[in-house]
Amino acid sequence: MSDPATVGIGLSAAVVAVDGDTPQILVTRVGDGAPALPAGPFDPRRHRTLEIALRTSIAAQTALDVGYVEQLYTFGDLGRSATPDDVGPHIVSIGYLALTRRPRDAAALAGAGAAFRPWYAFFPWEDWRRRRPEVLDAAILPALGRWTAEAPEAATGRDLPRLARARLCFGCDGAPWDEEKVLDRYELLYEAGLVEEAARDGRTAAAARESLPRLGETMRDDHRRILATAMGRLRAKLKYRPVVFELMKPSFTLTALQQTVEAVAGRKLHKQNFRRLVEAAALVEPTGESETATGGRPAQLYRFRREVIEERPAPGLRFGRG
Amino acid sequence: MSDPATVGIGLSAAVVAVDGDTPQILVTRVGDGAPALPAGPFDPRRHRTLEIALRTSIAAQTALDVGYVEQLYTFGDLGRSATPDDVGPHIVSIGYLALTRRPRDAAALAGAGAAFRPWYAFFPWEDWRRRRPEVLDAAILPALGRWTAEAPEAATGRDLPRLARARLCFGCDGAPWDEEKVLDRYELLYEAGLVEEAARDGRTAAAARESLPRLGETMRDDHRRILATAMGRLRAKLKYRPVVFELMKPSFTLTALQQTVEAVAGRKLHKQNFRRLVEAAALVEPTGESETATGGRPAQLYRFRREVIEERPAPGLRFGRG
DNA sequence: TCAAAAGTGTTATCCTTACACCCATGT
DNA sequence: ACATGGGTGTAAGGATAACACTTTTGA
Repeated sequence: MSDPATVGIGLSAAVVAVDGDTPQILVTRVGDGAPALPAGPFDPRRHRTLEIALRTSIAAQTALDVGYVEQLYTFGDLGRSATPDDVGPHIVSIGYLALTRRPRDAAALAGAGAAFRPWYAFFPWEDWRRRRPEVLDAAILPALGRWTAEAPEAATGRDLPRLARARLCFGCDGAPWDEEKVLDRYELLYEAGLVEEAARDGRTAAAARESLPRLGETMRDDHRRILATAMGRLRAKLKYRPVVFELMKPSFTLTALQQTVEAVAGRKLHKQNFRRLVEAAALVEPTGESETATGGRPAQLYRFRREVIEERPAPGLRFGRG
Repeated sequence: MSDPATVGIGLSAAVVAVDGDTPQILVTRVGDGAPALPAGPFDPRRHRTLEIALRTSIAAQTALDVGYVEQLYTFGDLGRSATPDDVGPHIVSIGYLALTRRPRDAAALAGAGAAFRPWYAFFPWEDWRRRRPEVLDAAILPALGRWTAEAPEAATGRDLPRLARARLCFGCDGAPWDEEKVLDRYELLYEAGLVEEAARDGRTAAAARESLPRLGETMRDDHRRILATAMGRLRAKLKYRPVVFELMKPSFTLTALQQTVEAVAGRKLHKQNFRRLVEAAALVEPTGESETATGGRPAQLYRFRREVIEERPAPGLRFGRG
């Protein structure tokens, strides 16, 4: 560390794909230690922009070319890094969301030491498709209850008492579940010391103290925080930008489209309303082909109408409640 | 520049206040060269987090304590900086949005070399409150017309032909004006070489070539881009978070509240609908007091109901068209 | 013929938009 | 009295949420 106000830049990407009904996240260092997002340093002398550096870095680590890329957030407090602060320069970490189609063969990925993992393995409480996740009532809410009881009136960082925050984030008594608040929920669990990452930051690992089951798989450094940011942003973006199609094959059935949206959103949608929505938005057009189904009547195949981007300002699948 | 992958971090803030019906932006170096946003370097050894460093930096430069602070975006391509790249380390610039109440006396600010300036001085085409801004038909649309004609089919960065982008951004023939697309519009003008900043980046200043009037006042470095990002984000956020109240005095009339929203959004709203909206959202409560008006019937005074934050998940002024 | 999945039609409800009108004060 | 801005009621239209039902294939 020579220049006083000089830092290293770390670029990390949450690369998302969907396989059938499971959303997947690209991780490196399979098997060896905690999974990590593909990440690399930014060297301004080698790459003109942050995004170019990121794409290069992903390609090098995972042999994968991603399409859609979006910047999420820049994290400066690397108290959350596993690496102690006094070794090497301080690192500022920029998180990205990237979308890609599921690659046909996993072999190339595996060769590069990468793999796709279901994202709900890291966030089991975020999947409400089949039923309300058991881990909520079995572990999270009781533990949060104890945490709020410890200091009922104490205002935490955001100027809200613990109980109110827990209610809003996890939708207890009356408050609705908001699938976009992925980051808020993770941060709350972090502050309550209920995720393993919190222990690295000097917090007592309440999880160990109370011998709770581990809440979701852990990731290296602050990567699970970046993934949470990515999930929340993607869930929000689905509703006002046609980003789902980055995750679909060129032609697809409406059911497959719905399944993909549901996989990402973490909840079921009403079939008829979904179809009407897609039609009304004129987001797709039939290819004429149809798919001899996996059992049942064959389904029409559709493709994304790229023209909508030119026609309407903010096309997305604005699904609401049902 | 010693360590290969090491950069400097620049923190810049768009500090917004509203005075009556004019939204204001805090600038430093009044009079001496182009106005600039308050900005400073991030030194991880002096400040634990980016946000703390930013607040300290603003306070030092402008003698102002800001309330609400939100990170906007991290820009890495400082081809847009006025400083040549080979002097000192490469700079990565993190932009922030900050909201504050208009300070009672401008003297303290002036002493620190800072001042509030109306933000529409930098973006005259963004104010649709009185009428459609003249600069659109007088200068922008004709110039953009020539630019699209130069290469009608050429896909620009975002894979859309120039004409389609111009239509969507500036709402020509049929497309509606979207007040949130502030950044998209600025970037389009930049690419078309119609704002002075573009000349620094090696682009021919079409503005000079065509002897157009200057399109809005210029700022130092990429600060106008950060301001554009801030304006767009704030306009969007008004609709789903109760952020306006950060700009209001503790008690205010409903008309003053509407005026503030209109000032930020850059367009007029329907009075009755606005009031019903505020009431339905239960965002405010009467103080009991009333203001002996500036002519006309005295108006009830209201205050922000902080409790809504605990009650409902995403309270904001979800105004639509009118 | 039956299960499984595709696909359609219709209605009740809420929210948005827009209109037109009345009230209280200072000059 | 009248101009000025504050404040309200109510109806038309569209979007959303929910219902039940028909069609086409493979086993």
